[in-house]
Amino acid sequence: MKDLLRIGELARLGGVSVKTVRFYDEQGLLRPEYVDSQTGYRYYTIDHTKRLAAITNLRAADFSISEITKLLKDGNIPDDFSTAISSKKQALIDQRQEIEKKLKIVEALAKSSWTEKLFDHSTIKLTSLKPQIAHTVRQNIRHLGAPVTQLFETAEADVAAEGMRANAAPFLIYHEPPTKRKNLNIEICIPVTHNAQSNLEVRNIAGSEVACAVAFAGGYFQTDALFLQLQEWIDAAGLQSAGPLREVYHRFGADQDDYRLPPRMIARNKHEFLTELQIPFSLTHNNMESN
Amino acid sequence: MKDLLRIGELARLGGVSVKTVRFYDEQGLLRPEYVDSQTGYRYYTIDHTKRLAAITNLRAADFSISEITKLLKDGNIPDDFSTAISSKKQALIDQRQEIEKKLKIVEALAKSSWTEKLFDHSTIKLTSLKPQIAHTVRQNIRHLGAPVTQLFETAEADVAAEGMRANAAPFLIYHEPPTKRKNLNIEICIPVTHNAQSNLEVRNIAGSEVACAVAFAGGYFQTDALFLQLQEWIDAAGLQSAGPLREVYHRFGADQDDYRLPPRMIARNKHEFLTELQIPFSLTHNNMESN
DNA sequence: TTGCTCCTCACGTCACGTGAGGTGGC
DNA sequence: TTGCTCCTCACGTCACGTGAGGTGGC
Repeated sequence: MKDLLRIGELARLGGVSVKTVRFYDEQGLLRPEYVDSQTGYRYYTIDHTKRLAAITNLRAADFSISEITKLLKDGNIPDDFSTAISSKKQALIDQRQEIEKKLKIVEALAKSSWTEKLFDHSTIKLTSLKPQIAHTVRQNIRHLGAPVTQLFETAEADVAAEGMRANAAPFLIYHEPPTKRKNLNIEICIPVTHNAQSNLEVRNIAGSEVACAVAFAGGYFQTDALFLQLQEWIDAAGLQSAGPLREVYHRFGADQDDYRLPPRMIARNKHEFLTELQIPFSLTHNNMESN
Repeated sequence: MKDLLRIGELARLGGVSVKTVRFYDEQGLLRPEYVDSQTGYRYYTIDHTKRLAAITNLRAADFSISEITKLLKDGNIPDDFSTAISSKKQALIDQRQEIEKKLKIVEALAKSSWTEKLFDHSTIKLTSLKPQIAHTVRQNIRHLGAPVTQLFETAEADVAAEGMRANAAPFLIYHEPPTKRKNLNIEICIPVTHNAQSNLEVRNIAGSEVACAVAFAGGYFQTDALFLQLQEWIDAAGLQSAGPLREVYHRFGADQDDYRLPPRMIARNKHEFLTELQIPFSLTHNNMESN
């Protein structure tokens, strides 16, 4: 006696919907034993429940349909199964990390006394910075102003000479709190495109999460107060600041045309300056995570 | 002097792509200050960076476009903002829970000595059971077999009389390990549709994660060995069993026609029996999670 | 003038769910 | 015969990314 199951019975045994079983057929993952050419009805054997279970197990472990198709192709365990498993595990750990990042941000948003800064007419922005390559010069300077300008002038000229200017804003890293204003250790950074041939001194700047004071217009006299506010906000939001402060110059006074800067970076006067402040923060905090 | 930004500049300042800014325009979230009717070029003010920052902050906290549209509608903080925040936080915690479930399953799959059971011709299936309502009768019985059949007969008849039979397989809960086979405390369960009017004794059976031995055909003499294997697998996979074993009767011998069972549940002989074994397991284990 | 920016379609993503409209099977 | 099951389209999901093919701006 042949004991074939109809699609609804198979679906019920497998704990999935009929639509899902049809979809797996369409994808070639789970072909019926027999299809009635008159009615189009799909018929399955009881052994199909095992194949379906293999599929749902892999789906429950977050494998995609195309991954499962590859894994189940020749009916036995492929050599790279354990590779697939461990990279899937890593992908899930990464996803969890992403969610924990979002949770941190939700919690930061929840601090209602600061909500308007993040939300209403937001002046504070949380974002992830990608790692980038930059030509940097680190130095002790007596005070802000002219010495910084001087360093940038030289550095821009050097980068321009090599034709390596990346299409991104230059910035300044304060390796000591800028509120000191005197005897500072700073690093000026000009993003560059990668070029192995060049002798220009270049370093990798790691990516990170940062809290930013969104670009403000006008002179630099405002930065101290803004940095303080930003730091205050970070503390109140329950985040841990991690790493030196940065000042990003989206639009600034450039003295010479031959830096070949894109025009949008060039301010003709102080009122056109456009500056952003950033403080890196970390997502890992007090409680340890395993794995 | 009007200082309008083009879309690319705004995008760069906001740390998003040009496509994203266009998308937010299309969604009505971030309308340009001015659109050139000749060229279609969008122009923005610097203040648009703040609105954009508000949007990216909310996106970073996993709010959807439509949620953000509502939250930002009237330009100030809506009353239900903190409600929105806390339900979003809960949603993220739930998502994390889902991912941790998947991680557990990946780790179970990784136990290669057992892989073929989950994967190759899978006889073991991991799945989530939804909570359900069932008419149940719990009793001490001397031994399996006739007393169980008797209880089911009565219960099926009672459920049929009330017209409450749900379209799902009946099952047996072993409140003690079935391997004892004598003096057992069991509960028979007939899934029912909800009906507040009826006097039929009914209870909620909580949902849970279960490991299943996929439906096997034939007599019940096989169950002991299968339960042992399943339990052994659960241990090897590093899962914690949690809760009493279950035996689900997808197809079984029903003596009377007036139970009004769907025909697919009825076996005409022992070889048509179709039975599934389930052991609940828990996802929370040794290491504690905060929140 | 060249190259960069900007424009508007149109389509793809992922694993199904949700109908619509119709037929088969007991 | 009724009601349940099954069938095949066709479309929606979510927040964009990826071209194609063409034009504007310095």
